[in-house]
Formats: sequence, C-alpha cells, structure tokens
Amino acid sequence: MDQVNLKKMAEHLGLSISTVSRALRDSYEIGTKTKLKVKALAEEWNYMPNPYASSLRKQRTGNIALVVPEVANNFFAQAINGIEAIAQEKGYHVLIYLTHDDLEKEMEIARHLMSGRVDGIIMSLSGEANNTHHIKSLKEKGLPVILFDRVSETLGCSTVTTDDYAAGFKATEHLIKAGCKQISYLFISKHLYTAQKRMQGYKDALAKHGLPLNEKLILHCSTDNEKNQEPILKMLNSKNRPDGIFASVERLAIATYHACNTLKLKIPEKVKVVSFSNLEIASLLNPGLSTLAQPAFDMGKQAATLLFRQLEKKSGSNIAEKIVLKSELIQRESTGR
Amino acid sequence: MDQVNLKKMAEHLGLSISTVSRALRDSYEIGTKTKLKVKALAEEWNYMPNPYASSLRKQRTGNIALVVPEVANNFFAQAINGIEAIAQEKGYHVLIYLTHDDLEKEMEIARHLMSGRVDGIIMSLSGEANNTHHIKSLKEKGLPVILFDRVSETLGCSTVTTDDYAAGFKATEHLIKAGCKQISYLFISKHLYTAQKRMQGYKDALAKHGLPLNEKLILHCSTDNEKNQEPILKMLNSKNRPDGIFASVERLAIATYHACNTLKLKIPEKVKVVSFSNLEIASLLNPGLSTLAQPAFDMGKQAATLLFRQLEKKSGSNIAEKIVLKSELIQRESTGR
DNA sequence: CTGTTAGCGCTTTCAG
DNA sequence: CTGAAAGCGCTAACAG
Repeated sequence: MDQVNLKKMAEHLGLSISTVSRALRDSYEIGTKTKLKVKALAEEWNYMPNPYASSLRKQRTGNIALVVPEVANNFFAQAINGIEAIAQEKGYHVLIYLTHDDLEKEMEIARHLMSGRVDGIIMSLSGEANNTHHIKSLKEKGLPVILFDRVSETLGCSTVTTDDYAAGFKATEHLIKAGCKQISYLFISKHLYTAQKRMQGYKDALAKHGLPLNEKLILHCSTDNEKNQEPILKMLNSKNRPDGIFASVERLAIATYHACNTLKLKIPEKVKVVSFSNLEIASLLNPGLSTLAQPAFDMGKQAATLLFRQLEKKSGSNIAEKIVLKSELIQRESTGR
Repeated sequence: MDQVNLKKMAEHLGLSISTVSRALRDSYEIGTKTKLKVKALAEEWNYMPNPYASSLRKQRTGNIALVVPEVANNFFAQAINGIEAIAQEKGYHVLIYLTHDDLEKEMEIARHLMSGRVDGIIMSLSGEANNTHHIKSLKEKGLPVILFDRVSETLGCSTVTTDDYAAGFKATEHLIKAGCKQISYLFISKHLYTAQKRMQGYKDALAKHGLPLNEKLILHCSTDNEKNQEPILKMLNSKNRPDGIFASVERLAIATYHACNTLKLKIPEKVKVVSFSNLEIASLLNPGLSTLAQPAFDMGKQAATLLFRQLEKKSGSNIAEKIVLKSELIQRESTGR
C-alpha cells in the first residue's frame, strides 16, 4: 500500500470520491453509517489527505514562513519556539529561512516566497541595509508580513518589539548609578532598528545625568565576531578606557568578555558590563555582567498571534498593530569569587 | 496583477500553456526566440511557479522536515543552521517540528508527515521512550529518515552522531587525571542513545583507572531543569560528595553550576566539572568548566547531505550509513580570577 | 443523502 | 517546433 488517497478508499468502499471526502470532513449531508464506515477505513489505512492537493484547491497552504538572520543565537532560537507553539496550535506549519544577515539572500528568499508557498510571513530583517523594496512586493502580493525585533517603521507592517529605547536608557542608567563615568556603547549595524533605539536611550541617559557623550566610546562593530576583538581591545587599551560597557547584543557581550579576559581586566571591578542577552546564558556568566533579558519566546508567540489574526480575517482591514514587550534588567549577584 | 501563472502569460503572449512551461524549463524542443520572449515576460511579471501545483504533478514537494526536541538549545540551533545551509543549496525548504521531548507529540508529527508534505525527514528522537513504531511506519511509506544525535540503532536508518562513547571516556579520564576520585555522572533519559553511550564511556574509564563505581553518583535527572537543583544539591551535600562531575548535556552543566554557586563550592577548586556543550557558551563560563564541544553545525550538514543523497538516487538501495563525528575536549585556561 | 463534474496550476505524453 | 489534453489529489458547485 503505497500512498492511500480518496480514490482508493472510494473504490474499496464502492462509494464516490466526493462522498468519501465529505464523510471525512464531517459534512452534514452524509449519513451516519457511511461516515462511520469511511472513517473506520481511513483509520485503518492511515489515510492522510495530501496537503498540497487541497492547498491547490483551497488556495491556502497551511504553511507560514519564518525568516530570520540566524538561529545559532538564543534570541531567535527561543522566538522560534514561541512561533512554532502557536503555529502547531493553529494547524499551521513553519518553514524556516535563514538570511545570514545578508540582504542579497533576504531578497532572494522574498522573491521565492512570492510563489505562494506560504500564507504569511514572520520576519526579522537582516541588518545589512535599509532597502525594503522586497518586503513591499510581498505585501503587495497580499501576503501578510509581521516583523519582530528587527523591524522597519516605514513599511506599515504589524510589529513586535521590545522596549528598546527604554531598555537602552535603563541599562545606561544602571551603569551610571554603579558609578561609571565613561560608558561605551557597542552595536553592530546602523540600520538596525533595535540598535538605533537602544543608542538613543543610551545617549539620553548620559545627557540626563550630565555625562558627556564621547563618540570614541561608541563602537560600530562587525557582524563577524572574530573581527571584534581588535577594536574592543584597542578601546580598552586607550586613554579613553571606559569603566562601563553597554553591549547592544549578546554576541558583543561575549566579545567584550573575551577582551576583558585577555587584558586581565576584572569584571565588574575594573569594567562594568551590561548587555541584551538571554536569561539562561546570563545566569552562567561571571558576576558583574548584568543583562537585559528579552522575552524572546513571548515575542515569537505574539508575532505568530498577530499573523494568524490577519490570516483569519484575511480581509484588507490592514491596521498595523504594534506590540511592545518589556525587557527585564537582571543583575547577577556576586558570589564572592 | 494578483498571482501570475502560466495561463496568464500564455494568453498574453498568444502561446499555449505548455509552450510557456517548456520555454521556462529550457526544453530543447522550443525555439530560441520564443524562449527569450517567454523568459523576458516571466522576469517582468516576476513569475514564480506555484510549488504545490508542480509538486502535485511531479510527486516531489521540495520540502524536508526537521523534527527535533527543541530549539532553544544551542546544539539544535546550530544543527538547524547546518541543515538549512545544505537545503538551500539543493533548492529544498525546511519545515521545522518541535516535539518538546514528548513522545505523543513526536508520534503525532510522524503521522502528520505521512501525508506527503515532505520528501524526507531528519530527526533527533525525543528522549521519552524507545517506542519507534512511528518511525518504522514512515520508512515503510518510502520516506527517507535520517537520525542525528539522538538516534536508535534498531531502525536501520542512516545516522549522524558524535563519538559519544569515546567522549564519555575522555571526559571522565580528564577528571581522573585532574585528581578526582569521586566522579558523578548526570544524565536525563535512560532511553537516550547518547546518554547510554556516554555513560558506558564513563564507566569504562573509571574501571580502567581502578576507581570504584558508585551508583549513588549516577544521577538520573529530569527534563524539567527546575527540578534538577534539589537532587544535585542533595548529592553535593551528602557524604558522597563528588569532587568531579560529568554532565552529559549542557542543561545539566547549567544546573550543576547553579547548585555549586548556591553551596559556594568553588569550581574547579572544590568540584571539577566537564560537560557536553557548545563552544560559544563554554568560553563564557567561569574557568574550570571544561567542555566537550559537539560539532553541531557539521552534524546538521552531514545529516542533510545523507538525506539528499538518498533523495537523489531515490532507489531502494537502502544501505544505512553511519557517520560519527568527533567532539573536542576544550579546557578553559584559568584567568586567575 | 450521494454522485458527477469542473477545476486549482502545473507537467507531460501524444499529436500535429 | 508548438498545441491539445490528460491528470496529480482534492474540494465544491450542481444535480439528482
């Protein structure tokens, strides 16, 4: 028995294909005994409808695309969990696409998604540039697009973000209150919505507390984390050496941590560090590395929820919803090591 | 222009659907000028063939399923990267399914995959039990199944694993050579292939070095990491307190680390710890937590490669291939904190 | 209550 | 070299 389908079952039962189809879908126009007969056979033969045949017919694929820069990264990994949880609940399937922070690839993926392979898209933009034409095309095709974390405000998409500005402010203030006078801000891409907002929070916090803004302490780092050691080491060795560092992403906290180790700069005695990160990792770190834990799982869930809401009402009433979640500042108490 | 398809393009060009289709697929039987005309229009209209229509016809979906216990876990996250990289190369798409280590869910997913939604499956078994009937059914349907990391030897599937036995041996010997006399082994599920192999390596290393095997130091932990504090704390407080701990998975290393912190047991002075883990995290840890870094990315790549090899030759010559990759023991040098 | 029929969009014979 | 037509498996409108 290779692949069972409606036809084979219909033949076996001496019924028509449509009757079998309807019986399985519990149509009101089918007799109870017939339904039972059909369902029994379906059970026995382990029948599963071919999803692509029905999607062709129903113009609904039951798939959604998740487009993210990478997944070997706790933030996106947890977001996937959230998205998959909701999708499974709603009977949808998640196709995963990785851009590797490469705009070319992102555009290629977008082109690909125009084929009708999915009913909707959840994405986090690559940080490479702010060219968003390909996203517009997708929307024009009528595909709902939800952005999360790395969003763009000019696209009119529904978005899910954390309170990046507030968190940046909070993180910086945290360092100031801990006595830091020279606070550095590390980020990766100018084009990243999150990086911009966090930086604004950083700047405003400095201003509020009357600390000068030193451009040399604002470090534009590389996506290739290998390359980040050098500039960070250089900064730590300069006369401008910061006594506090705010890393806008986890990866940069790792780089910072390495650099401090290399220079035998004790954290937090010599340098205090605060970073956006993931709770599980945070708890493993040496004390002194405070963390802004982002609710990645919830962001995923929210993004999926927004998407399915749009899919369900499928009408054009496209009011872009903006959901902002709070990231929590977590301070690891010292264990006195 | 809602959705472009062959029909619309054919009408526009005054050609038949089949000619357009053939032109796009570069069929030898189509004239050069026609080909060019067709391709130009396709480009202009941004034509993308409907994948589900062609999959219905060609009986090939272009999708593969990845079934893993979870993804908020560095190991699987990196594996996904490897798999997606190869899949993208081969023009396949990756559908992701999470079992949450729940056998019920795994079986449900397996049932679902019988529908013909995917051409092949890469999976890592849930640790819940060794019931593998659902996997057999998939194979009987003719779906290639590749197992990685959490494999089963009785299924005749191609597999990709790390050298679990050797690594377990190596890790234990590492602790012995560092002077440990009472070495504990922490694991999660008896049914897990990896846990079994690692434990055997652990036992054999103890035996080789003439150390007694103390069953009380072999701790069967919970999948719910919250619940693991108590038994670990209990062990660390007992008269059997180990001076070395081998955690078979990263999560248990985290639990161990927390427990040691609670008790103010310094690592590695009081307790030496070695764990399977991920390199990036490992480098962040306090010194003393050595790591067996698993080549997760490569495992993903290899698994995908095996799958596509089977898909390409699609013939039945189903010789199960076994790939074993090496995990590297990484020792973090002390920074003298 | 059940069957017949016409497609969804595409590929692929089989005829020209 | 090109077109007509059948059909992948399923659903839904239309007949009985």
